[in-house]
Amino acid sequence: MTSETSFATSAPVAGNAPAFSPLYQQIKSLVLQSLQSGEWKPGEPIPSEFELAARYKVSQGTVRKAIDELAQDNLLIRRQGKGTFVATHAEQQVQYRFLKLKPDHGDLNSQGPAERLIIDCKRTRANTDVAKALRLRGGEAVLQLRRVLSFGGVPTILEDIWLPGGPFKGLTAERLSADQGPMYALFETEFGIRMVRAQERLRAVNPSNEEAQLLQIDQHMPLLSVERLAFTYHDTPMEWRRALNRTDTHYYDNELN
Amino acid sequence: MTSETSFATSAPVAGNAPAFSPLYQQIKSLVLQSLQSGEWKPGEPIPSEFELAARYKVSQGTVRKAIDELAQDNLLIRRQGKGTFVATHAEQQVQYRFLKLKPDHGDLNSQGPAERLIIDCKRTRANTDVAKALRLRGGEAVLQLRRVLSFGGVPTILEDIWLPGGPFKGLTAERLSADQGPMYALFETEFGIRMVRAQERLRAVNPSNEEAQLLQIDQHMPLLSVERLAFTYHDTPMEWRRALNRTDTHYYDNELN
DNA sequence: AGACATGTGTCTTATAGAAGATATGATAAC
DNA sequence: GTTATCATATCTTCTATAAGACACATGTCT
Repeated sequence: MTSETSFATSAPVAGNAPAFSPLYQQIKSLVLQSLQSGEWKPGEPIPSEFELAARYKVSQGTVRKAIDELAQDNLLIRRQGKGTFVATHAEQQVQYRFLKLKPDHGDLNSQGPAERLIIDCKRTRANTDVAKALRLRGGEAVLQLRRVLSFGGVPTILEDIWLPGGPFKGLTAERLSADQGPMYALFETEFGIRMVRAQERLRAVNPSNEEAQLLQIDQHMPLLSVERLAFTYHDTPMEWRRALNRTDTHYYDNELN
Repeated sequence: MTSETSFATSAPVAGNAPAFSPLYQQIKSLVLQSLQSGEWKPGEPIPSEFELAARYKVSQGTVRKAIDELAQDNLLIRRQGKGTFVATHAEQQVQYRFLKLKPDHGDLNSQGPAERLIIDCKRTRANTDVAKALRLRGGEAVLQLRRVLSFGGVPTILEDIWLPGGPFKGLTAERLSADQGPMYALFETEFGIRMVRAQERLRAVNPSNEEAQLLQIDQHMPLLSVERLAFTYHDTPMEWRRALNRTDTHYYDNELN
């Protein structure tokens, strides 16, 4: 193929991808669709670059560029000699990929795994704030839960979590407490929902009386409030949570570039 | 060049770059050196991909991969049709690249530019904490300054900044207040020091009496403390600062992926 | 246990056309 | 003559293909 064409003219198996964008972007969309549809499940390998190239009728290099970007976004994980795998929150060396709270001394696992205590778990109706965040109609069914994370026996994080009722039908407190690994891993295996990215808003706040009691702290200790909206594929919000963090023994770590 | 070799054997103009790493990594190092040495200055274009390829005796594609990564790290900026430019904190559409504090309503510039008020600016000797962070010997000369940033007339951020005395010789309060743009832009143009990345540690704290007065707030209002260590090329720390942020009208925005 | 084959991602080169930006020169309009 | 407009040339980065060699992982055969 020399003189004839380069891209966007003799469009390959572009399907319903956005037309007239670079070929590798179209491939990226197609791969994303396969990820979302569950054709390749978290933890599993996807077809090799040459296989995908054959499937989409493009060159291996073009597939490579598409996969590169998806790997950059932490949707895929490349392992030289082995293959390319769908990223997962489970079976991962890093336990909590979205948790940026670090202890002042040592590391998170130096005192054993975190202890999880579920305070509350109930079905309610979304208030306007939650509905807006999760793009639900006001009053729709949501799952609300509250838990405390402790490190080395010290209650450190208090979380309030809201999940849309539909996708998470069947989630109970028992199911949650039975599970060992990260919550997002359970979401993947049990409900086929993978959290892809999240947006956080941080504030310094004073806890309410109840919140202070749950964390066993003085009500005048300022806490770091982290509101998180987590998204699955295609920027669909799937979780809203608000965490209150002790920051006298821990800090929120962030890298800027 | 077909059968003979691919990389790391007949090493091109690799200079003192780490040997036996991928060629494009070596090119990346060489470009980094030119950036650090000031051969190409912030805002200026670097040579075209083909020129660099000729200079380093490698293919254009290899140069491209090196530049891609440097652009990813925000050290270079690519502009199709125009060239590749050295990133700069000055003359940039985004005024404060490292500032993640956003107002609850509107955007940062909706109420005009931030007002800067320098409270203090003095030469002192580094205490142990600051010396450790900036990798100085204890007691070395440092520049310490304190300022308040206000948005729409409301004092919102109180910053304490420590700079190593050597590289910033000649920096005065007058020089600072005379300048309009971001502080990091002045560092570039006046001292040839470009901040490349930063590490932040966030905590919720109560202000001291003095801090509360400077921000004109009640002493019981919790504040978001952001400790930032900023680095120039080669991970050399060049600034340590601690900012106290009001988070009743603003929030710290963060994206996770 | 060691040698070898095979399949994977990684790296490098070469070629070529597309697309954006900019300067130059010809031509038309005033 | 001056100015505006268009076409062209020539830079740049961007996209795409193809081919070959290297590095890593995991088998299988000896």
